[in-house]
Amino acid sequence: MDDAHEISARDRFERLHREIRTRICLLDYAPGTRLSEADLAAEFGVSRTPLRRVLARLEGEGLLHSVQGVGTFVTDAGIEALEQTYRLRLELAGLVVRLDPVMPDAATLAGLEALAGPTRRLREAPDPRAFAALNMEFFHLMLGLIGNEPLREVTERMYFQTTRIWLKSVFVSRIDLRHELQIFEREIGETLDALRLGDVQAAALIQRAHLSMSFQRLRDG
Amino acid sequence: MDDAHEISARDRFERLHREIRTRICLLDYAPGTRLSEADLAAEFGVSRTPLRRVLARLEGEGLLHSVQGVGTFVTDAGIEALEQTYRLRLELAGLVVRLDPVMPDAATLAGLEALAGPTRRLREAPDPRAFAALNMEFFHLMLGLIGNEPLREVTERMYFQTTRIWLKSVFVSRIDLRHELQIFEREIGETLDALRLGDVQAAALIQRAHLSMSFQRLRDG
DNA sequence: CGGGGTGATGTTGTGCACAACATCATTCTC
DNA sequence: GAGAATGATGTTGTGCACAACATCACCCCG
Repeated sequence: MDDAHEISARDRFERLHREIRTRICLLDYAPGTRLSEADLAAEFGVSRTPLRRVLARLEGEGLLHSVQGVGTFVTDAGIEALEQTYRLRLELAGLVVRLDPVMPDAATLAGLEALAGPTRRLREAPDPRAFAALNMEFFHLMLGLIGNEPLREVTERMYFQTTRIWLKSVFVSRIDLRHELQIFEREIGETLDALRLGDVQAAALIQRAHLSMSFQRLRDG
Repeated sequence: MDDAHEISARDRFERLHREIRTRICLLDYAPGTRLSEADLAAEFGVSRTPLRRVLARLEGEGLLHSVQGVGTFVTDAGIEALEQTYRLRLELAGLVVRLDPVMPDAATLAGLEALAGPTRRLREAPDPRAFAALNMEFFHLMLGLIGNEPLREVTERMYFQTTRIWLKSVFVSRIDLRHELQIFEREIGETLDALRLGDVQAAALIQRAHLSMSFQRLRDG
């Protein structure tokens, strides 16, 4: 009971869960990739048993799929399934304002401002993975605007379902990374403008618009 | 490879998952109940290992909560958390029409008609658990109207989160069962009328209205 | 008589060995 | 030479023994 150095089983679980989920979202494990339970367990210094619990959770979240005797694979999504999820995400973004919108605190605004710099710098030396990381950080800051907890959970879930597929198109250069960075930088700026005015509704509308357009570019690209 | 008598590991998992989830929803395992991994494993004739996978999934769905050294408990929800989920459910019900509403097939209509009889009969000898079962069957038939798959998943998830809490109030007689049966019977009838006309929107609106009113009764009761 | 320590007991968490299963290369047969 | 049987290999799934942990009753000490 000295301090936080002691880690419980739950903490270990959360840590592994977040780590692997992040890798999936950042395309370190791209859709279709086969994961090895034994390798992952060895890497994290645990046995297969607790690791399998993490994988089971990720399977429940729709990010993995295990088949006995074959392997566990990162799920993929066709354009039709992707469109369904995108359409739902659009509607969910509209619900943010109807259900307990939250005024951003100073830390959130500071976090958004802190995002602008690295994004601009990234345009000089575009890197898909760094872009993915910034995108994810931006999204998680925006999650703070959602006061309705179930809606927040669902929104996050849908984000992880779709964004990695979208990012795949950026990685494969079907979508121009420089262009996306330019748009992303503008999205951050517009969102900041809205939030500085305390206009959460405007921020939500901006996010909706960018979400819609990003899917259009994915479709056309 | 003879026929369907051979059950795969996945089938076993699905079966256990559905069975336990149903028990939770029907309040065989009421909120706060402690489940014994050993007992459940013994009952289903498997070891703790595959059972724990099922429990992990249910924990991911927000229905269970495990604490090392203490036990795994069926989750409960306060009135505030419940209201948040109900408000989200209301909005989701409104999205059904915006996102791929599906015309009910003959089997669905037949299923709804088949529900009317038992419901009316139940009013003569009210039984909370039988009511819960009919309610669940009704809901699953209505899920068929949702063409957007992610929306269907989320809607189902939110149903399992809230309905069991609502049913708890019926079990404890904080809500009058006879009255609820009367209302439920009317809801089925109204829904059938709308669906026979092919008016999915009307059916969705009816469901929204009843959802809203049921929460009001829970709040006031 | 009160309070803290301490062990018994029961729970979930972990590690490991093996079973079930799928896949692929090899070999045997025709 | 072609195709089917078969074994080797690697994967996830299962069972079991034990560790880690929380709780509570009990006892010892003051």
